[in-house]
Amino acid sequence: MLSERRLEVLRAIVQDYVGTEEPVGSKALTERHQLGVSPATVRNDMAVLEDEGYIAQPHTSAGRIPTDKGYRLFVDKLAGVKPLSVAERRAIQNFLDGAVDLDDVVGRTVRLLAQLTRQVAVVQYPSLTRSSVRHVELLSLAPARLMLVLITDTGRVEQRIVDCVAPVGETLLADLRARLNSRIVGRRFSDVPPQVQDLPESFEPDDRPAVATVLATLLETLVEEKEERIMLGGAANLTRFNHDFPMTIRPVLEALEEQMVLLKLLGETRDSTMTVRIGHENFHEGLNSTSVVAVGYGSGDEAVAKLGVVGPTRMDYPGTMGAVRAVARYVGQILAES
Amino acid sequence: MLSERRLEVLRAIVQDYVGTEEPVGSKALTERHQLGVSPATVRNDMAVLEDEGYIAQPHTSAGRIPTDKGYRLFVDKLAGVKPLSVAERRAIQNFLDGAVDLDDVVGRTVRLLAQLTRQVAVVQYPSLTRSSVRHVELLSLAPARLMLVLITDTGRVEQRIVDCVAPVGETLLADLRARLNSRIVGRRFSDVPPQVQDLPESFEPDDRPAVATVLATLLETLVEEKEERIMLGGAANLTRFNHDFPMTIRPVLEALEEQMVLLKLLGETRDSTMTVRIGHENFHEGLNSTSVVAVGYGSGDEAVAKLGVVGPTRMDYPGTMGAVRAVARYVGQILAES
DNA sequence: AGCTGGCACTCGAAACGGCGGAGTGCCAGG
DNA sequence: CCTGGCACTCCGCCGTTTCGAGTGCCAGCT
Repeated sequence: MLSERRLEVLRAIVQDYVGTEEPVGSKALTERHQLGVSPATVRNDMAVLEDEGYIAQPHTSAGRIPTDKGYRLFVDKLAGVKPLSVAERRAIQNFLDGAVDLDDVVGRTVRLLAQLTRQVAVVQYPSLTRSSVRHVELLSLAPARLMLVLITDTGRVEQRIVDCVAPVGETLLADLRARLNSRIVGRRFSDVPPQVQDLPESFEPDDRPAVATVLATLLETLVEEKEERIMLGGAANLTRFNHDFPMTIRPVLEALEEQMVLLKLLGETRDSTMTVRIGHENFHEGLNSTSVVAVGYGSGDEAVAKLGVVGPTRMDYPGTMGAVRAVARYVGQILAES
Repeated sequence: MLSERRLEVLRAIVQDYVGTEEPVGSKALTERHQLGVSPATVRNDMAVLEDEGYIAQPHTSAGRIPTDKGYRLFVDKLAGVKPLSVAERRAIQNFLDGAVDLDDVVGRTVRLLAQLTRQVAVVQYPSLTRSSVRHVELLSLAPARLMLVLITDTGRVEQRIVDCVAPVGETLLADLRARLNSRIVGRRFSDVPPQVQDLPESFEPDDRPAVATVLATLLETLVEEKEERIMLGGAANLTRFNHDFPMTIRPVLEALEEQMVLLKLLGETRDSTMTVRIGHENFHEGLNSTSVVAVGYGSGDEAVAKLGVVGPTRMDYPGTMGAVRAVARYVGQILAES
């Protein structure tokens, strides 16, 4: 176990390094923090911290920088979540309140997060699988071609073209629409399949193929995994880490363009607690010198999706965590209202 | 007027510079192209080209690089549009054919363009103002709260929440829905306002406020300019211009994040001819060393939106133009089918 | 007139080397 | 267990040198 002072030294190192972006030495530390001990003592502490793997030196006779393990300890034990100022909270609210639809909410959120944290923001659309059905609409485009529109309680709208083998009459259409809605409106997506399983049988034999086709498309839409959509913003912030990053920025940009990677980044956990993944804890090459702060958000208690930011491991964790958490809360509120 | 050979020299300079990304000198030119003259002659030609402003040297006693004016001449007079190979065309078709809805089409297009040109791709969603109405749907969410869903012939779906002062009955809702649709389905957006202007008057006085509210929201949705949505991809390609770009990449990324800038980038022209904007021809700081190749696309003869790529002025214009044009054609086809 | 070879000149890029200073590890003494 | 002192290391900075690609110009050739 590390002594109280050694922890204090680690905290000071992290703070200074985050601020200056330069390796921090023993002398500078004692000058900028009231540790109450001499540089020499700090040096000894540093040696211990280095042995334990919390800090490292880029090369002999340079200052120390925190390792991933060091940041981990800092986040877990040494730092809290820094609450936002009143002004910031107000700004968030103002900024989000003007949203007209779901796309707009997500778009504003992503810009907001990027500005607030000065990092790359990632916002996942409310997941279909955890939403429930608000309404299903069936439209006739052509005699044998329908459009299926699915509206979720989070305001998300999905549409699909349905091609039937035979023309579908208006009466059948209206009938199907009514019965579908009465069965599944308000249901969670996962509950829909059993509800509609026997639906074709309640129709005339002639109509059953069409009904079955529509149902198939509907179920397909519900489970479609690729529809875990994600919006991303603030990529320009990557360039703020100019001096050593130009090499690093490339793989990061590439990674961020892949939906799958982004989804993994936000985390598989279903709960809405905040997760911080630091450096190599992200199992993706090129993201090894970045950290991810993510949290779930939702209209109720439960998370319907996640949002977060991606930045260098050398980031202001308390501030970032505060911003991410605050934004998630407000977005949840907005969704609950609509 | 420049002699034939001088033009040939300019073409050679552009081609070499695009290939090597390094200033090209007289000796290298004669070695890599059969100009039939000696380096000394080429030097004289270069001096003339420089006087005329087509090329410049970064510093005394270095090779020459084309200026914006030089690229302009190259694009206008010296280079054609390079058609894609059969394999490439096939790849495009395969890639786009799997799209399930409009979002998917646009998403695939943007990835495709980025891969094909190895640059940043920009695709505008089919514009609302040039689309026509396929269907309008009205749903009741709460007694006095409706959802308005607007579906366009290009597959785009817009939804809005409508808050009425008084509850709206199911009968009224069905009535309004039917009358609305019968009046505006198939109409172009610009034709809608006159069609619905007198609609409230045909309802009972009690119902008119609700009808008016719905209409107001509808019209608002139609004209909403901000709804010129845009998707962007391939930002990682920016990093390919490493050696001198790290400073330049920042403002470009920033510019690309602003919808307004992107829209201007694609061009205000309403027609579907291809436009190439080179360097300073883009009136936006930070995009002064980038070029934009854009073209309209649409399901019919007329363009419903634009797409294009953004890259360094030093780009392979013939190849890029070929790719952009080909992709636009295929996207047009896909839209026409759905 | 137009092309060519020759030549002196320019100037950036890369290689070299010396210096300064921040930082370290270690040790002896409080 | 802390502290001041001390010798050592090594990165980063800076001035210098060298190297070579490229230029402009000129005199001569066709």
